[in-house]
Amino acid sequence: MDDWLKDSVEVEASWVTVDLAIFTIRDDQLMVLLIERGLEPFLGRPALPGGYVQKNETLRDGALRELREEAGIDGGRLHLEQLGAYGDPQRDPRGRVVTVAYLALGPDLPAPVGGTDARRAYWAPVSQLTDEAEVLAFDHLAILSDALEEIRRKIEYTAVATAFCGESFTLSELRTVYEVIWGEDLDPSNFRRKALNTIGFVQPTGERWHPPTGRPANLYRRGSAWLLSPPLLRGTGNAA
Amino acid sequence: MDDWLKDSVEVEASWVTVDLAIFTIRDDQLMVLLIERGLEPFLGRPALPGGYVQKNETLRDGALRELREEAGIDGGRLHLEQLGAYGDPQRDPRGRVVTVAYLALGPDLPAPVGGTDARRAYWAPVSQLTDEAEVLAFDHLAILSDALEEIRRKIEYTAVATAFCGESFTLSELRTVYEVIWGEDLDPSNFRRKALNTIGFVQPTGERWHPPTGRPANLYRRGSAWLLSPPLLRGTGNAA
DNA sequence: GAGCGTTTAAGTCAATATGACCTTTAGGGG
DNA sequence: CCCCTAAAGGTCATATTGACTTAAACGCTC
Repeated sequence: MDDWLKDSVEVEASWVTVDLAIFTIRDDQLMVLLIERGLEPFLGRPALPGGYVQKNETLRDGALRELREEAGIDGGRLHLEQLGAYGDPQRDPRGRVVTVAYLALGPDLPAPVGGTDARRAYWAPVSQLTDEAEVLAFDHLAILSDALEEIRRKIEYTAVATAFCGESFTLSELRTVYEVIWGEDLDPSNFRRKALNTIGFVQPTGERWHPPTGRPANLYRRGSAWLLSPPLLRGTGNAA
Repeated sequence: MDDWLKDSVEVEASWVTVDLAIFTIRDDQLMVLLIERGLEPFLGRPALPGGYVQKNETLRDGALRELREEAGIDGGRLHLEQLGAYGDPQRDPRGRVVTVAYLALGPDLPAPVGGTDARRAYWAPVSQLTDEAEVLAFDHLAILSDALEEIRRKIEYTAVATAFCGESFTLSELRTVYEVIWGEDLDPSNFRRKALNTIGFVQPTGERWHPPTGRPANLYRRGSAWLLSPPLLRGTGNAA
């Protein structure tokens, strides 16, 4: 960490953090996990959980650690993928902090608890955030928007929607995931046909689940395919 | 940059770089721009162009600057998007260096010239790299693989393929982009039908281009739509 | 300027997928 | 047993696809 800097006086070291956009579905609503900041800057303001990447961990490991420390969630059960890096020089008043945002999706998760530098952690319905433009700390609203867009697009052509369900699930459950995320109703019958015709998307477990009332539903688990072909295209623009 | 570190001795500052995976199509081949490193580590080895993010620039600005400095390319003419962050602690022998990879796509670009810490810059056919596993510096082969996958997927449902064409182009040109990137032939007639039926994908300029021999072709420019609906699904799995 | 090769443009058609419905099945509870 | 409910499984007109064929518009050559 020495000679390669000589001709480049404008370079300086940065702090690298990870931030997590953790989503789940609760009461037919898409929820994101927020913390109330317990430290300056933005003390008391809502923010995405996150923290500094440590010396000898990968970015992903850092994300998993923060998941555990700040949200009390075991990362093994949920889907975690990188969203991108956010490095505007003005994004953090303390100086140059580049954050790597991660997207985490899981089935109805336990009520979170606060962590080290979070006063408390809670699930916030996504619909309100974007409408009311609640003042999230840093550029976390932008990260959240990007995360949402990514999810909406990605459930079309990958099996990532299954990450919101438990180990096994009914097709109605899976359909509800799509409905909640896209904010539109889908025809149950047509959804079933598409889901079952998309090879490797879901796999019957052989077991059934008995709803409070009505005919029992077959249970499925995620199939072997990650990329869906054909994809489940949303709404009107699905003429392909 | 002070108090927030106290309880976290494992944190250290990092260097942040940007690396560029710049693609173009030349002679019906997908090419990526590589440099021969002029500095240690990996001196003399091929690598993606890139460099340190400077004090007061955004990540994107850093990418644009490196594009200019290392490859002699004006970023205004090409498509630039972030691919993701790579931060394995072992990825750089000098220490903790987190790099943010950018994907750049452009029409047949001028022969590049070497820059500051690049001995020379050249276009390398992508097909050879992956086959022969030429020893790229750092984790640049992984970045390149991710970039390729991203392109192959993204031309399905966005208009990004037009970034490989000039301001105006024929449908044959556009089809060739898909053929080169996917490595499979497409039916010209069906491709035309799909491209023209996908609203906002391409827009006729009214002008025509006269090939060396054969019927003149209509010229098109990019339409207003970025997301394609319906998408142009590749190959066999397009039953949606 | 008729014929030829070549490339773009446009049309045909059977097979398939889609979207909007409707019907049947399998429970639970009164 | 009958009714209510949710899942599962049709039906059918319409739209899209993939594989092919046909027509149009050039430059060239003779």
